[in-house]
Amino acid sequence: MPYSAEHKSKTRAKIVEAGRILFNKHGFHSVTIDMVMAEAGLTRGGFYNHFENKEALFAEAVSSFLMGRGAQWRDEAGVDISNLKPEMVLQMIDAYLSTEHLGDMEGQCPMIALPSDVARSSPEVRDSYQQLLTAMVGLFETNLDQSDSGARRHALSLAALCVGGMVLARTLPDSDLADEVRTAAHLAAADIFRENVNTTKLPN
Amino acid sequence: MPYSAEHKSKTRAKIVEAGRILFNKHGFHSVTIDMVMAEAGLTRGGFYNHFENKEALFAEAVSSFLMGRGAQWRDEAGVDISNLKPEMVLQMIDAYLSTEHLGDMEGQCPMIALPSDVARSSPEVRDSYQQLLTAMVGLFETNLDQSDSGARRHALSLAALCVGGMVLARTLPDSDLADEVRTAAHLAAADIFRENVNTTKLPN
DNA sequence: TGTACATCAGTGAACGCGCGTTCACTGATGTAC
DNA sequence: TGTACATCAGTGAACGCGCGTTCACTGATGTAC
Repeated sequence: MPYSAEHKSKTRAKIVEAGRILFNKHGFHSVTIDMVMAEAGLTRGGFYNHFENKEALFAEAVSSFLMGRGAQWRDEAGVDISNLKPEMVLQMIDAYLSTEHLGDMEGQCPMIALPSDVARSSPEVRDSYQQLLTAMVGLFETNLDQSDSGARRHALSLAALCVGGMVLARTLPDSDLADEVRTAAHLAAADIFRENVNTTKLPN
Repeated sequence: MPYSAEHKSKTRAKIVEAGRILFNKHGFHSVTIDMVMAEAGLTRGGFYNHFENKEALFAEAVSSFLMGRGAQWRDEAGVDISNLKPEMVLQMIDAYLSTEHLGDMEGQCPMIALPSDVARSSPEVRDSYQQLLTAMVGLFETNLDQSDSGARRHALSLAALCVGGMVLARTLPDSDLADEVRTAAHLAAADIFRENVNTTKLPN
């Protein structure tokens, strides 16, 4: 068989990464197959060797975020149940609602960049989006007070605040107002987290 | 001059209303001028008698929400500073985060239906979106405790929770999870409101 | 009151362009001998 | 070791379609006389 075993999967990964960046920046409809393939250093026709259609790439591009920065956040906050780091979760909230994240059009979380694009896409794309939310909520929930039955609901509220605050900030043309929203959501999220953090897991 | 004075403005209003409904349901890119004009009972060519281009209609369609259900909410909650009704604000939060609002693809708030579409549109469209947020925040803020300097920040957080909770619920394919997010955001918003409502304005 | 006229909202065909997708072909690569 | 071959990733031209926008034309309506 010609080409090494991983040659195709590496090319595919390059296409996914190009798609993730371009979709994040320009949205689903404004990105063309040409743009994606050019960004990946390839030409148009080869796209269909790797994906059934444009929406299939979209689904992979969205979920690929979990393998990149998402994994980084997850690692920092601690996936290992035996080694939770609640203070890192607060740092993750800081990072998510930061001015840096707001300005990072390429690296931003797709939940912020693409909500209405995804809402009108295929079930596969929406599943990818849900994977991101589930990861975020799981990360929050694990570090909230499990003895309080409200841990899950607080985790979901935190996610709504993080995503909602950033979606609004991204959309508002008045950057002062955008910062106000972002900051208010940040304070509210920090309040909810501190009131419900599993204090037994906090460092001394 | 042929045609009565308000003939043209009525036709224009029909086009805006058709646009609002169709954009809400299908998003900016999937709606065609043909669809809008047909929905308004007209034919394609006449569109440019009323609007410079498709995006100009988009801007008007988004802001037109304020004149419809938005105005209704505002009236119910009380715009008149001398006659505030904080309990109506809680009812507005209820309505905004309700399962009915989630299912109302035509009548829903454009802040939920179109965030990423708007974020990548013209400044005029983004201004329209900002008008909706400003109205919502103003309505909340007026009814929070003004002696607390945090009234504005709590109002902004409430907006982030309302919009964020609904945007997520709209996007998630698992309707159980969507309801969980919506309910959690609702509880968190109610908490924030109750803790910061201007009690002097509550009815006895 | 009735009629000719001017205006302009509305019509629908046509234009131009771009994009998703297909397809016949190329050529780089690993394998068989 | 070297060579012919088979495979299939990649190429780029072409197809087909749809949509935003334009434009010459129509006809409904209010006005002037």
